[in-house]
Amino acid sequence: MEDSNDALIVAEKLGIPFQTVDLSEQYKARIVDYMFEEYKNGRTPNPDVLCNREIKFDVFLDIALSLGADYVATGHYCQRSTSTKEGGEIHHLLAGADPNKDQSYFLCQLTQAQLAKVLFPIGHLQKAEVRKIAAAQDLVTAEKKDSQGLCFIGKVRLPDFLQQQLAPKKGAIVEVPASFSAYEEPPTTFDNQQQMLAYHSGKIHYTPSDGAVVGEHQGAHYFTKGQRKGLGVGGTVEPLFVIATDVNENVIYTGQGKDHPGLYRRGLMVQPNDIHWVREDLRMEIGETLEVDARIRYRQPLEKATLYREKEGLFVLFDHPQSAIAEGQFVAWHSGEELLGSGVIS
RNA sequence: GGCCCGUUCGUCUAUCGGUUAGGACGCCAGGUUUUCAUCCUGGAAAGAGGGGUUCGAUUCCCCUACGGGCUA
Repeated sequence: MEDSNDALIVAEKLGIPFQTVDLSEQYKARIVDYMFEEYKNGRTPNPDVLCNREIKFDVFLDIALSLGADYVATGHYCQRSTSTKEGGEIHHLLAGADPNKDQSYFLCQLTQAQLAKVLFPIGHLQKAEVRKIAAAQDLVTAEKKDSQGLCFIGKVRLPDFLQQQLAPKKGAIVEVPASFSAYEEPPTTFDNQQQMLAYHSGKIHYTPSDGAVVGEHQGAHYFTKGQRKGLGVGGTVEPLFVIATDVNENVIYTGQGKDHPGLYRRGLMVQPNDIHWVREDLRMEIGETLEVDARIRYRQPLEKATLYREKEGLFVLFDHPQSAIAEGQFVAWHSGEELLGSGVIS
């Protein structure tokens, strides 16, 4: 409400017609329900990526176009460019000019059709410059704090939010020692590529006997890989991090220290139906490989990786092991500044 | 039943008469962050109980309670 009011004031100041639409129903159906479903299954959804794909650049975009708009402009820190290839237009989704605020990751699920109707008027600016311009224009939002948390919802305490639909369920917290046998050095040679990819992207299936019970939790579905806070287990030399959750057995597996081997994997896989190409013209055929830069979380530095398109899906193999690759999050791959595609980590 | 050892923040521990009783993990708050996380800064938080000795006891002595090691 307050945000809407600020928008109204700014629009009036700039002489722009102002109008609001209530999309809370669609948001609930497409985003909130998806969140609960994913958490219930022990996965870690990314609602804001979906919000852009499903709400801002779908439902909202359609409404704007139907009202006669030519484009939808947003304040995302990213850039669009257009080139022609074989007579057709190709839209490129590029990182924002401010490396510290680049938000292309959140738009990694957009399509060519959506990009064709979108403008990012501040993507070429630094955040500080945008604030300066806003102040010079005397806009009420010039000093307004950056928005954070879930879009349209804001900061929430996840466990509290999830308890609306996911009941607490006490279970064991198990600490797996770094010396666990499954962490031994990887084989240096593989019989074939399939075996190599399966090894690096495979998940370790833990059982409580792989470690020691060190505490009790209120529900494995409230936790995600890499998480440190909320376990309530003290007395260790180094902090405990979640290395896996098992929502069927309701067990949380943890390891001590941020360097615990259970936290790291070199590879991951995207199901065939979840492979998304912003650059449809670069779609890979089965058997092909591609060198890219990729990330698995917002604001992470890009890491060198290789894509392998196999019939089981798309494998992403990083040059260096990545910490806390969480199922349900999105992996986005780039070529330099351009975001080429993305997919849900399976 | 006798002999010896141990008992400090929620947890694991440091401090061998004078300390604001220190740290780590956990917890809480703030910061960073349009996801979940991570990360950074700060804060609250302790001497089992009772007697002594001493100018002064967490620290020395005694008793009680609770945990551990040898002895027919």
